[in-house]
Amino acid sequence: MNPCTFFKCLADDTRLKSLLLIAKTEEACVCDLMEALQLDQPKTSRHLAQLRKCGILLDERRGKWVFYKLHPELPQWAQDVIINAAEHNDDYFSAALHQLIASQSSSISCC
Amino acid sequence: MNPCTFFKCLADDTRLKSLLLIAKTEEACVCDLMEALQLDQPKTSRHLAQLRKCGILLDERRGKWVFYKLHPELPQWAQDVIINAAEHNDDYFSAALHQLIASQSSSISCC
DNA sequence: TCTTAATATGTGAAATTTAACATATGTGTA
DNA sequence: TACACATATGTTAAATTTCACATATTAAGA
Repeated sequence: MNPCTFFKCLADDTRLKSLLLIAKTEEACVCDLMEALQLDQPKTSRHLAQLRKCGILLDERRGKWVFYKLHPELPQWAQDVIINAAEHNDDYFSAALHQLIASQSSSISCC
Repeated sequence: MNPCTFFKCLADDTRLKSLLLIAKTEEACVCDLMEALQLDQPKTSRHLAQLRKCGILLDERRGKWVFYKLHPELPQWAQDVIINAAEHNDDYFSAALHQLIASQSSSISCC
């Protein structure tokens, strides 16, 4: 994992927020991330694809839905960067996090 | 320190290597960084200026030279990200680091 | 098999970032 | 004051990234 490539992946609001949300909740599906971040579907999907292609996220299809989680083989130092950022930037994404948690625990959620 | 702004600053080879070199050596002057990274002067200076304007680096003029170090008021989580990256990416910048250390300890160095 | 829902991707325009060259500023010294 | 050296910045073109819309793919269910 080239560190510059890694940081480029974090250097975008959509990708960074998605990543921090996933780090906090273990995993999330595309539809819940769209809802939490108020983004359209292609945009959400494309940024997640970039994180997947770089080896930062791992995807898993379950029926119609695709769930993303941190890639278990992501180098530890990179995982530490993500966890560290997630632990110390509540202001940046706590609104989206609460929305995501609400969606995930709701029976009327998409998945 | 907005985390996305912070990661954007790390998402460029010149800035990231400069930052990791400075993190490893406490401080460095512009001329030694130019030499270590084999970059021209305006490019080096402009990227350092960006890191300074974002609050990541602090500059200090000493005579003709300007030295850069990590900004002491940079949030701890951000310092941890930089230190963590510097500790686990030898392949990425060890050649430049050795060159920098050689310049800094040489009497024929620019400063 | 047809339809619908969820997700992914092709593509060109818009926005942003980086580079390259010239020039300006600040400092020490003759 | 004049000059040389180190560093900073103005400016425009090139490169890269992001967006937006259309369309493709995959899976579940009628």
